[in-house]
Amino acid sequence: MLLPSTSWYDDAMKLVICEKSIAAGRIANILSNGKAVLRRLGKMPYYTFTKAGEEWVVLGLKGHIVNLDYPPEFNRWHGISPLDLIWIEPYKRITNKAVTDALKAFANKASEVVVATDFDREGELIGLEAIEILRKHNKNLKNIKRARFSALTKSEILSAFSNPVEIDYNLAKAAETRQIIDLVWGATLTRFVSMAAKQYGKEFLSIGRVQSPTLAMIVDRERQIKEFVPKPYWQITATLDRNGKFSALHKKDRISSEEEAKRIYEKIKNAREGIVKSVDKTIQKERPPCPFDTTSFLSAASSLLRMSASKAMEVAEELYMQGWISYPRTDNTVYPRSLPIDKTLSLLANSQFSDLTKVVLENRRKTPMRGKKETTDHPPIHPVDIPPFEKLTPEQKNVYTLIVKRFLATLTKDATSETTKALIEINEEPFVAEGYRLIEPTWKLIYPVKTGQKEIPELHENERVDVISLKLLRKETKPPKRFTQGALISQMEKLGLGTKSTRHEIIKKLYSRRYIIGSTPIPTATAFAVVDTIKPYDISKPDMTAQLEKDMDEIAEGKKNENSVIKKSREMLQKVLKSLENNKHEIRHSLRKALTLQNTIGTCPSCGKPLVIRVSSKNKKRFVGCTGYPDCRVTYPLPQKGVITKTDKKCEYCGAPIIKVGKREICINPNCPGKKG
DNA sequence: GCAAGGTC
Repeated sequence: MLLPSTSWYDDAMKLVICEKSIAAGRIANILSNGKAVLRRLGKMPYYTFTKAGEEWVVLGLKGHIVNLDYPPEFNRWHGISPLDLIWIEPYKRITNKAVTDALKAFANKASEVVVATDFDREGELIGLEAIEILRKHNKNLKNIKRARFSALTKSEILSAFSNPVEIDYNLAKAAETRQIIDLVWGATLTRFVSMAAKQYGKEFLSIGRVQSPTLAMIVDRERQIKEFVPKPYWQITATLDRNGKFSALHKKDRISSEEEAKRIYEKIKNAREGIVKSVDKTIQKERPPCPFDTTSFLSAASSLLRMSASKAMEVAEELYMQGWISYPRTDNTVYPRSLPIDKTLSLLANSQFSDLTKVVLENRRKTPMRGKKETTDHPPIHPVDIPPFEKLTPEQKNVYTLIVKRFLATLTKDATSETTKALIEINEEPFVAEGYRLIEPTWKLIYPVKTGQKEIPELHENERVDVISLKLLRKETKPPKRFTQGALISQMEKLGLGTKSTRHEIIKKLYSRRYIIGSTPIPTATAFAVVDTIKPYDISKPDMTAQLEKDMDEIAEGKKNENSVIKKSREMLQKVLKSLENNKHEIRHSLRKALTLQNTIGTCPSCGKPLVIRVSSKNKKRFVGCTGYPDCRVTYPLPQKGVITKTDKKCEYCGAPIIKVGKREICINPNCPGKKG
């Protein structure tokens, strides 16, 4: 391996291994008192400095270096029974060659290695992965230490490096156990359902410890919506006037009996005026939102920017890589003391956000808002620098602006508002008018919030009001709402499903399996069938993750042996799989039926049989074919990209079905007379 | 072509 022409590393040096480059930079800076120099070894950046006559190298990894996989001979899905696959031992495959090469290059120079990866299960394993690669290239490597810190602050880092500990093999084993169990369950059940449904290649179906309970949540909700029986209820509303129009609602609000509603309405319908019986005003403080952690950020991007979770995360990653926002993967909702809030505010004061920053400076709260979750590894997501706005994509602008607004809002005093509740009698029937007025908007001038409440005119007791109109309205109770992507991510967090770094990817995975469609995910027929298939088993429930967490903790504490945990898990899986195999025919039938339903996009204009989306076995391209094949040979080509959904519409020119590709509606017939001219 | 977890 070629190294720069300097000679500092010819002598023994200390090698520090970090989980990511941002940590490497910060640690190098702290250890060297700001004297560390950034260099490159091939593609890999690293930091170097001299301290007390010793040479140091601080290397940032890129997460895991190896991945668990089955040996290549087990990659064939056919011919290997999922039941046998359970007992095949996975092996570790190197997935990051650049990192491996860098470790190899430093292996022989290192007289001492300090593992300084994140202080958690995965971090311990990542550190061990690096050590195993170093050992492979330097058999004499003995001096290995672990610096354990829970925040990238000067005091934490310095104390961690002056009081190093041993690598916690149990903690790493816990992470490894999770990997094995996830792969063994995921791979075998994924292969089972895919083969049962005869869905191969790009079209495979999948099952996993996190994705399946998440999908089950979506399916359960959809079922509640479908099975929901709306109940009628009645409301009586009044439009009134007293120096301005306003509306009031009969105090009973939802009246379930039509008779009663009519009786009340009959009593008042000819009234010309009402009388104000009481006016109650309350002044309340409204707190600004808490600092952004990953979950609340994705939630806000979903509801305020209508952005998908994975898109929002992707954009945040870009902004972070450019140095404009802090690390976007965090569970922390409390700003650490060390955060230079004033400095950031003065940066923002000289930017296009000067007006908003002024609101903060004039209404600054004593201490910033803080959320319930406090961790010390990363701060909440906040702006760290001002980007050149003209160079940002519209999405980057929106996400950056959202993060700035949230940051500013968390530093601003509570807003003050007044709600008014007026009781008005119309022919002795009580009506309630509610009003809402912002007194001091403070952070509400900065951060976008939805408010449906209206102002009403000033009212006084015993005052008369004119009745403009009275209405008896028949309404119906509404089914529960679908999960938005933001709501889904929050719910996953609540149930302990996935992590801050993976939840958005799990949702993306459900889309690419065609389990869900639409920006607010709607489960497809296949999703229903797959969830029904696994419903009786633990893999469909969040409890499996909870149990796994418990086992991991016990392995980490040395109370449980990893091999016995894995063995037990495999035995459980074997029972599940045997039971599934026993029902294979029914499972195949229900999955095939669902897939056909899902793939049906209309009826054949030639023979009237259903037209379905198929994938060509020759070139793997998707097309529309008639289910009357081989008697009917009608086919249509399809665009190979974009989500296809059916519309139930027929082309007015040729009678072929109209489909939606993305958001565009087109007739599937390329020779349609409507397309000429 | 399988999972979920790190990070780019």
